[in-house]
Amino acid sequence: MLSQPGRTGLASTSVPSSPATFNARQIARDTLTRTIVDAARDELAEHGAAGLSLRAVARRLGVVSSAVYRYIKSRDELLTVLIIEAYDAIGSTAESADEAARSSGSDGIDRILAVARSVRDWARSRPQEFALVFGSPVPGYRAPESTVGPAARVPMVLSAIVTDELRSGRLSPPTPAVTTVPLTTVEARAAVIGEVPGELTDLMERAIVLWTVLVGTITFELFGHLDNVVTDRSAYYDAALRVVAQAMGFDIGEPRPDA
Amino acid sequence: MLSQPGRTGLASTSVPSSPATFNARQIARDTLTRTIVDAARDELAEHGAAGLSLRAVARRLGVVSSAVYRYIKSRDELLTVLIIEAYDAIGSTAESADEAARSSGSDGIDRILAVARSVRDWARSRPQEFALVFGSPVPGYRAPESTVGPAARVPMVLSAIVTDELRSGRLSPPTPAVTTVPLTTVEARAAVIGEVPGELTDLMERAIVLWTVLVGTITFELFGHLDNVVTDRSAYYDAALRVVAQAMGFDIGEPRPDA
DNA sequence: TGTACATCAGTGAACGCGCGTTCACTGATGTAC
DNA sequence: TGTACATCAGTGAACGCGCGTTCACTGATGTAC
Repeated sequence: MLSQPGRTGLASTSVPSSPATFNARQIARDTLTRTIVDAARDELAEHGAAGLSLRAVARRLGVVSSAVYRYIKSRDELLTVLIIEAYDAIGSTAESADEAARSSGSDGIDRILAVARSVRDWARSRPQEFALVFGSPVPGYRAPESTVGPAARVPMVLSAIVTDELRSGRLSPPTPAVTTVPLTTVEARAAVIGEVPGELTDLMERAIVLWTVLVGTITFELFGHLDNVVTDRSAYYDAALRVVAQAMGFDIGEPRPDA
Repeated sequence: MLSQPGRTGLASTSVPSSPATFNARQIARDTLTRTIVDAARDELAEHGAAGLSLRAVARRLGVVSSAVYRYIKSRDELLTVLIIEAYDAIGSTAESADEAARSSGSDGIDRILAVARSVRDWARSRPQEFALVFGSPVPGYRAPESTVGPAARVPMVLSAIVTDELRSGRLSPPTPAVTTVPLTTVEARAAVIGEVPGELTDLMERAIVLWTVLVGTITFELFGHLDNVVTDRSAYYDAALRVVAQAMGFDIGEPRPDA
């Protein structure tokens, strides 16, 4: 169900003319397509998703506006590429953070905090890209199926952490349960633990709350909803995640005394 | 610090020419300003915040585009009015829901669910208005100070519920605490309980998580991030709020057996 | 009660700007012989 | 190794559209006498 991480499908746009031959024009094509997408990302960073225009991208590259149509079918296609690449960038950031945490012996709450902090850091360094995927949908744009896989990468990392904790018997949510019937799709539960989806009831819903708080808190911070309310955003972010982790049955330890 | 709920400041734009006299032109002005704002809200509902244009509003009213400038200084002013009115609409919905819940004898989790459901219902009926205030900031637009008060209305309702539970001694968050130092502004804490801000440490942070989950879950639902994941959105929404309420020390009771 | 006048709502044209997309073209460049 | 040709990258003009905002105007309407 979930597509592979990594490549964005950019290259697959072009038809390989003769597979074994090496092809200078094709290489130029691919390189320039990349250049255009990178320029578009810069435009996005400066003017936001709603203000992204093909003409501005062309201008930035010192090229006439119609020239970019050699490489990009339409504005919508460009948006799709940017969305997929943003999801993939967030996803691989989170995956690396978790790997680093695991290989330094962390588990449980420490893995969660490592992943969550890496996503927040990414979001703060690229707020418009974060807003592109988690903010208001771009009007008139409908995300295609191909965004589903990349969008699932961070949730999958969180799932893996939950699964590992479950397997080592360290996880049992507080009682009473918030739900006794599953409120999620069988596909979603299967993606977490294929064999025993029944066991996830209640914990699965709590895990989605974790994901919601991770994204929601970053969104609140970036969009100004914590202004005049929260002083130390890094410490608050950790605290917010601890609240939900605790509610999932994680041992959250004692809070750091300093921010 | 927080301004009064209610009036939006629309009328205050106009200078009362002679206070005691009644003034037909002024009445016409106010009425037509309202008509324009209402038409703008309809435009917003159809095309989203980024697509909101004064010319489209004028067209909708069958009037030449320059005519609306008699009533509205600029597109930004119109946006500000719409934002304030959206916050106020959400706020008064939540306040009414809480009043109704209280007067039917509810407390604790039932009040929280009543308020939260009312906000979700509002958001589902007016998704673009919800996105206007909780989605990506409109590019090039900076929200003025006057939005702060209306934006705080729902959080204030939630605060009141927390305060009431605290006063009756029913609330003590799980241990360990997620923070031992306050991560919020003194103003924010004072707005919740003026006299004993120290006592709020840990609970205050958990309360902001409640607000984040309330808004974040609605946002996820409206923006499509629950597609292919959550089946029963109403039941999941309740469950998500129960997770955080439980983490605040509320007695959440048993989950409803049916969705 | 009637009339003159000041106010001001709405018009229409314009300015200067931006957008996505198409299309016939020219000239460089890679490829096949 | 040299040349002819097909490919195709990038140009420039254009189409048709939309936007926010300004400004001189005209004619209706409320007000003051």
